[in-house]
Amino acid sequence: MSNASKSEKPIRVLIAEDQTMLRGALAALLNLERDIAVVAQAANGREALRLASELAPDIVITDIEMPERSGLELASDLKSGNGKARVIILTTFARPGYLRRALDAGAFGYLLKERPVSELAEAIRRVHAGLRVIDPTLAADAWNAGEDPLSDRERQILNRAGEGISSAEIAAQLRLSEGTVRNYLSDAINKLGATNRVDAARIARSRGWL
Amino acid sequence: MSNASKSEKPIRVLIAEDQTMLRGALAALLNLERDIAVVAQAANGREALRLASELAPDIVITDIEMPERSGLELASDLKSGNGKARVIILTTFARPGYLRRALDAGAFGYLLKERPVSELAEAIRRVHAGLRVIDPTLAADAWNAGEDPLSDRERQILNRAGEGISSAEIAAQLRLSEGTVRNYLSDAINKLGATNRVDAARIARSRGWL
DNA sequence: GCGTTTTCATGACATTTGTCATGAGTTGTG
DNA sequence: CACAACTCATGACAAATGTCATGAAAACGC
Repeated sequence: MSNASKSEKPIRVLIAEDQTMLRGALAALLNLERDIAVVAQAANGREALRLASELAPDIVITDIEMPERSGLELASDLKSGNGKARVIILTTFARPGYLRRALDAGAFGYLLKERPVSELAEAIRRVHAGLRVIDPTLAADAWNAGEDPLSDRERQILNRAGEGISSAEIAAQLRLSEGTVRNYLSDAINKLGATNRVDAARIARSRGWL
Repeated sequence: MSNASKSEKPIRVLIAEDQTMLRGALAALLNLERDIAVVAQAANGREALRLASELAPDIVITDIEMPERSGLELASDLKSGNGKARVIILTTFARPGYLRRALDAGAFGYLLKERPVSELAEAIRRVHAGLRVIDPTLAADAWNAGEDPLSDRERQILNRAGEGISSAEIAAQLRLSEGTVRNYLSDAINKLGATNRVDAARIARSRGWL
């Protein structure tokens, strides 16, 4: 047995990322690091959760926008579960709202795909050592961008409106009156300083509020 | 010294991809292949064109959606230039319109980021050997999806409308009357079987026509 | 040069969207 | 409990959007 005094066991990592090529490439490169071992890969959030509870990795690297279950949901799931895995979010999007939600969901790291792989390896080591790692570009932005002013209903409705669904359709889907839907949209447009529903949806998305 | 008789010169590859992490990871992995050498990397189309004419690579791997100059434009540029580089498009999007435009622009390969890295290496070898490589998922789709029914003007207007810009604004930008803009949009909505401008933009984008 | 397509325009009309005032029931927090 | 925030609704009006008919000029292919 003998637990070596210096702790030579590699950091066990799980990667959740829906894009196969990136997922495979990251796994291959991280495995070249002597102190890191990629123990599993998942192409969606649900799969990742299953594998995480089965394999109990130290670190879970996850994208945000994935099918089945988003990376933010995954982070929540893992926090409320009984595993010890710490989550590092790895995403394309420098959206303040995403960062904030990631931290709320208990993530320990937030890194952009704009950075080189070496930084990912470094982030893994830091987070494993108990530190938090936030992309410097975002750390500043996040606060001056302000809170998400939208209510749940507004988000729900704005999301559909942004895809070109008519007020009448949205009302039917959510079992509301059409006037109500228009009212929510009017509020949302106002809160976001937009000129119409599509503009509002665009703005909300760009901040990571949808 | 000694140039071995069996032709041991590696295939010289340039990678154009705006996402740093993927770009770096691909370069690292491809460089592990004995017969492939990544001679340069670019983060946008303009940069890629410059490096290509300077270094004369055998193969250019390029993403489509990039700043400065898209991968499709890059392919065109390279075709009309005097280099010998063959282009392989590497993209997230399984959009028939993109494939068609890629082939029109003289691309030799069209591969999705949904595939493993090994297939990319294989595609490089095949294209270098003079073959064309089209992702099988798409080869079928491309034809039954039909032609882009939109005129240039319609595309131009629909694109703006899809971002939430009002008819009046679009008219001002393009120096048209507002009625004209609405007419174009009405036509586009009709051609695409959409219910409104936003829906139309969504459909056109999903097919790679915008 | 003739037909087709594209471009651009007007006007008129129906529909959808956005705004505002107003009010009632629910939920949550201090 | 009071206050605030959220939810849902109506009605009325203004503005933007979508449809249709119609026509004229330019560009393109054959």
